[in-house]
Amino acid sequence: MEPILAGDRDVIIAANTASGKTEAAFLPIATRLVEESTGDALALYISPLKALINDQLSRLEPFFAQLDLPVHPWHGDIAASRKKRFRAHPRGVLLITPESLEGTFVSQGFYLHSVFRNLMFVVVDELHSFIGTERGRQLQSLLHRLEVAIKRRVPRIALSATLGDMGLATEHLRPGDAANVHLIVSKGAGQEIKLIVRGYEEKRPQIEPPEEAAGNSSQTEQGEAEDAQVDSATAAIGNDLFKTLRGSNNLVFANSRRSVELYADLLRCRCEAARLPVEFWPHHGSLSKDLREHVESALKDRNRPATAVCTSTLELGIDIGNVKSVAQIGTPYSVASLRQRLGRSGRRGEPAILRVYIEEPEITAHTSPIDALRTELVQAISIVRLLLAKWCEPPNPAGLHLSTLVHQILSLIAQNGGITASQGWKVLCRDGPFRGVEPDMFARLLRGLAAKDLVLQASDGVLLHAPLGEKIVNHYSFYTVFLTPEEYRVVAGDRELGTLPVDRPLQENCLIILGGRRWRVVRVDERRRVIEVVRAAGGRVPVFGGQAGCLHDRIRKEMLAVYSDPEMPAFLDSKACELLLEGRDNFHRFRLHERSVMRCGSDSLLFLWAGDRVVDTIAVQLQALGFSVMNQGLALQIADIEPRLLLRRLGEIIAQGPPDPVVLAESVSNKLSEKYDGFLPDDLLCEDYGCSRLDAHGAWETLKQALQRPERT
DNA sequence: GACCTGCTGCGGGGTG
Repeated sequence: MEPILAGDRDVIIAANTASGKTEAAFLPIATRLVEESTGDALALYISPLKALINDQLSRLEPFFAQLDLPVHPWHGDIAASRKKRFRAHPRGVLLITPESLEGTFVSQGFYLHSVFRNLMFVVVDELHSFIGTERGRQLQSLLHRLEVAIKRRVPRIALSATLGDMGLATEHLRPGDAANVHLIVSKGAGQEIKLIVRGYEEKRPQIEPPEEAAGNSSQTEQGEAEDAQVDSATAAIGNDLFKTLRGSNNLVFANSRRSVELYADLLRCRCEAARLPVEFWPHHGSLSKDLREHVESALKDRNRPATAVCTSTLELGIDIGNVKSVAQIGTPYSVASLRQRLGRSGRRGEPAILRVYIEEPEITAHTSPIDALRTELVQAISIVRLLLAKWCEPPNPAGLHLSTLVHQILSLIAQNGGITASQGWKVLCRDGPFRGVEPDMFARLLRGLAAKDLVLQASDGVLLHAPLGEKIVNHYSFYTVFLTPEEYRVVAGDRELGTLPVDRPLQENCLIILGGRRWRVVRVDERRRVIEVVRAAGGRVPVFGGQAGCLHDRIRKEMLAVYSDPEMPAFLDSKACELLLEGRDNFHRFRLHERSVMRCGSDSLLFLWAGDRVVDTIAVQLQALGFSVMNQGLALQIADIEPRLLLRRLGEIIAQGPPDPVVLAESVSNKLSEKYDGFLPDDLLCEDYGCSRLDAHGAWETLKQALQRPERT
């Protein structure tokens, strides 16, 4: 409490979920608010989730009511009348999202000083979820602009899970003065963990059904045959989940929305076949708020058991009551995420339980070397080993975030009714969070924005919105800095089920599974972007779209260690042991312990044992030289070249020294990935892409190491 | 070869 009571410094409190971080921050804050003689003291609480604001409101409101201080929730679902009440008399605690705070800057710019003049503290919840992201950079900028507006520094109190490098967290909270951030990290003894990794092998039918028949079955009543689309390993995992989890509360993390729907449907069918009430429900970001809240309340209800099959929606801190165990289907992609998921299990004093289910394909004469290495299982084992070693990915702090800088320039103009170029640079870059941007780059950016009709310069030098800039800022979609795909709404009668991406619209009469139920599409309204469905007996799981992930260097290095290590991890079941032995045998049979390149038909496979940023960079280097490259994750497949020749070409690449990331970026065709990237001039887009997506130095070091294990035949 | 997050101001019409 002391560092917060002092009221003169920034503090980070790092501890696991449900360990009392909120109370640790708000008890001393309440003391200081009550002591303030004007009675109008204000604290600002910022949350990445609306659901978290609703949770915190129910905990904080009764407490602050005893002190005669109001608590105001503020996000997109809060009534305008309630927001007006706060604006009329800003005091107490304001619970808000970064986007709604952005909205206040844009629409109340001139009154910002009067709204926040009595601000005493800023609390940032789930700080780790902001670090290294566009949204995190936006929040840093808003907090800095807030201090500029009220002309004084306000202590920042951040709440965080104990993840990765705490040095990055202090730098994020107070850029430029991280050394003076007071760090409080929980040394909790750590819970006992019960852990098993289970292996499954898919048995393919001897005769593959013709593709056409498989494609048509979704549009005919033949889709009714239960489990028709499920392979033997999936069915076996479903059976084991049903037997193990039935009767208690659990979370089942599947890696994709598609697989969530698949398992939720499978488990519901099992319940119905056994004439039991359904206790397994799907939960992911494409389901409507209504369906998701139903699952959340089923988890909190102590009178009947409920298990949610979910994506990372249930990973962050919203309150879902006690959960007995956590299951993970398929390999996780990061240690940080697995750790968060594990943290969701285990009642007070009881061990946390984690079961990992891994499916591997049957090996035949046609199996690719990558599959023969059992990579899913080995990746899962590596991530579990790193979890047990208490390692965790640091977020990637590199990146200019120019898309978000474009956004903040437009927002700053709206707030002040216009700014000069030098004011803008000082507020956002010299003193604000965009420190990598020098005056020259800022000027190039402004000229680019003028060329795209976003800003214009008045005769007195003041920057204003140009017509397109004006239009963008005045629409509510401006407040978010992250990009979201356009989607169709899926509706059954007057019930909203969820959404599906626009690039894969469904045809009429096709059968789908959504929300753990089966539906037939009766109408697709292209104009209103609505898909109408009715209940059906059959269905198949839709494709939701989405982006590829990014595996950290350390995980691929650990995979190499798992292949080389003769020891069998204690946490594997017998099938997983068998599959790991097979993977290790093939690793040695391919002689990957002593070489980096192997032949695969007329192609070569290049094994780099490095993270995705490095592998992607090397793929770009090879493509720039005219090679046809396919990224297989664990290896790059380079078409029509034999290993010896490839090694010679790689030697030439190394001899040229570390590549220039900006030059490499020029050869990448689609670099638009962030919301306002489309407004950047080409040279700046390449600089941004080169430093955030590519790792030129890492690529050079990795290639040098790879060539120390040459092909010897 | 994956996931997640967020959103204003207004006019029209009904209710107390």
